[in-house]
Amino acid sequence: MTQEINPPVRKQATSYDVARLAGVSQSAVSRVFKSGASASAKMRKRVLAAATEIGYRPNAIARGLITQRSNMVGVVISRMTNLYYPELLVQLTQAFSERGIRVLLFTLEHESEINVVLEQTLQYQVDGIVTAAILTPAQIDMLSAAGIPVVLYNRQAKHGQAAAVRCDQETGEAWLVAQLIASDHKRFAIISGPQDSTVSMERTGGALRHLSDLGIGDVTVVAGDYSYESGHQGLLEVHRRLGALPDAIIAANDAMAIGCIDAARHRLGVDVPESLSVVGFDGIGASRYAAYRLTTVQQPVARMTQATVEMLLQRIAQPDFGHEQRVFQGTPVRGHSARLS
Amino acid sequence: MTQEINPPVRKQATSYDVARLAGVSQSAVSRVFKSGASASAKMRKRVLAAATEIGYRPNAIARGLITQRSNMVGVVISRMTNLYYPELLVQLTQAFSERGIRVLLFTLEHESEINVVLEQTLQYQVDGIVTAAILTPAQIDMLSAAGIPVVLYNRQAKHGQAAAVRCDQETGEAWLVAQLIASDHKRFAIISGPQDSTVSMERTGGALRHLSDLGIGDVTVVAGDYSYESGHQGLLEVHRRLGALPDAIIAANDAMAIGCIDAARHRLGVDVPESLSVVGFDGIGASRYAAYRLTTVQQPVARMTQATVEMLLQRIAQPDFGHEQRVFQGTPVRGHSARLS
DNA sequence: CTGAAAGCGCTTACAG
DNA sequence: CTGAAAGCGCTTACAG
Repeated sequence: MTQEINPPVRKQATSYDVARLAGVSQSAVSRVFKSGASASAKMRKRVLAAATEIGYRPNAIARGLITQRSNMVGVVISRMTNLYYPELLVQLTQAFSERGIRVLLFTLEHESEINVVLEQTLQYQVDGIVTAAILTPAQIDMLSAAGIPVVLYNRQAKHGQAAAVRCDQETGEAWLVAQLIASDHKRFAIISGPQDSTVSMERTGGALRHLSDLGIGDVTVVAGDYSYESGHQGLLEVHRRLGALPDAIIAANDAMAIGCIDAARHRLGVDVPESLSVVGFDGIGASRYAAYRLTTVQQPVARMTQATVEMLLQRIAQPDFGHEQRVFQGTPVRGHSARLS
Repeated sequence: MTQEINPPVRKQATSYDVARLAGVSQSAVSRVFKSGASASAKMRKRVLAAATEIGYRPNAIARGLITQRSNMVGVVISRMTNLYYPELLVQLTQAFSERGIRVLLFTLEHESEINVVLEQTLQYQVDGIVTAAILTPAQIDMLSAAGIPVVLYNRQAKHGQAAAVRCDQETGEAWLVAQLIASDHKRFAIISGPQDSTVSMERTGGALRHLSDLGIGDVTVVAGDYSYESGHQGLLEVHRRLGALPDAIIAANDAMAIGCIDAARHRLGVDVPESLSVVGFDGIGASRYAAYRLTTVQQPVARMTQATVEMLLQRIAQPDFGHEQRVFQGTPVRGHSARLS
């Protein structure tokens, strides 16, 4: 056996090459590779044979240029979001893929970097955009002027000026608060997410509002950043500030709730849920670990991504579709991290 | 204030529109928007003013068609991989983005679906491919024939026929095994990953080989699927088969190791690490949770993604660069889930 | 430095 | 059903 030598870099075959080999016109080749087009069986056969022979693959970029439809959508997501919802990106991509749409991915270290990214998506002629980052009214106007439909994922545009799919964070928190109050919890602390997270604001704000509605106005709030470590630190901070632990901690996400539980058990030697209740939000994988069994609200990620894809495709087909908001309710998970009666 | 009405969908401005407005030729506009091109300051100023006025954005798709360089790379990743290494995709995308390259994302439910996906990447004229899924020799030949460089991430091509970046799974396992044996562990069981995972094969095979080298030939192996649940089930299965627990469990990844620990503690009432040692592999976030503090080997994901990006860009610039293999050593993490002396 | 022109690889009216 | 031709929005020799 001799060592195989790599063939030299070949140029990709074009429809002209196929046409020449098959002895037909280039337009005929184009038609054979277009789904609903008219071509006789004989023609089709000859063209396909020639195409296979020289390994022809239609150039999607050239097609996009002439049809004014790239069949690509831009997906904008922050590092954090992929970290805590890794299913989101995969499910979005799968769902688009099943409909012949490719995903051009843009990741953000911080949501505020989105301006540059938006320009880039437009240069690449995406047919639409899904963003799991907040858009300013100016940015929404810009996309609207460019005629690019957008769907916000778990974000809200001012005055509902953009289509959005989201989870009802506030109702989720209301459920958590109601459970805790019904089970006789009196003193509460909250560990919030990052300052620039609208989701955290909705959750924290919702929890505070519902606590207040139920007669509890004095709530300690410490700032976290969604990470396990910040949940851990957050509990210690609450402990320092109060000189004692409250009855319940409401963390703005599961990762911080888990950090809290570990800090209570392994740092302060406090039993969860006997002496301290901890609740989270999200329903991430680790929330189901036997060590935690978190009391939380699970986001219906699968349904939300499905809705996102549908809404975006609808708007690509029909740009004046309007700014529908689809709000999903999370699933309450009773769990074992809170002392519920 | 009157209700603002969305402007009608406008067509994007082209370089011809800018040229007309600025009173220059279309080629001049093109040159102004190309980095190293010659244009007088006066021309540049006039063109940029006109461009700004009508909101001109160069069409990257058209540019790609003429330059034969799309500035897009295909990234192929399985659901599992993004689930356990969510940083990978984000870091890859960031690193490419810093170099002006966009990522066209393709996700796989199972690695075997890759054939279709490869065709799609080629239709979209990607300049190169990063794949965290195994490629057959035929697939590698196909890409090579198409002149598309590829870098395998944590996968190996037969006979090193493709450039690859990977973590030395075997040496990592050797360290884990050596630690356990040195600390007097005698009876071992292994929980493997999915059958089709080459990474799992390398880890499990490596562990078995090193155990055997150190005189331990009788090792129970049960099959998992990388999930927490399968680690949990795996331990119970080992317990059933042996009628008792071994001294140590070697899990093919951290998620399963964590499942094991929880099964031991919360299901069998067995102390980890006092009565049972459990080791994993990966160094995922949860491996550092205070409840687990896993003994594991951490993959240097950041360095690996950096290397992947560099290698791919090198091969895009110089297609005959050769099939370099870059093998990184994981970082041993002593942790507290194994009884080490 | 600047402009006219060709061409990247397709799709799609328009005739025949 | 089929082919010749125009054109999508760019880049880039080639003259001037």
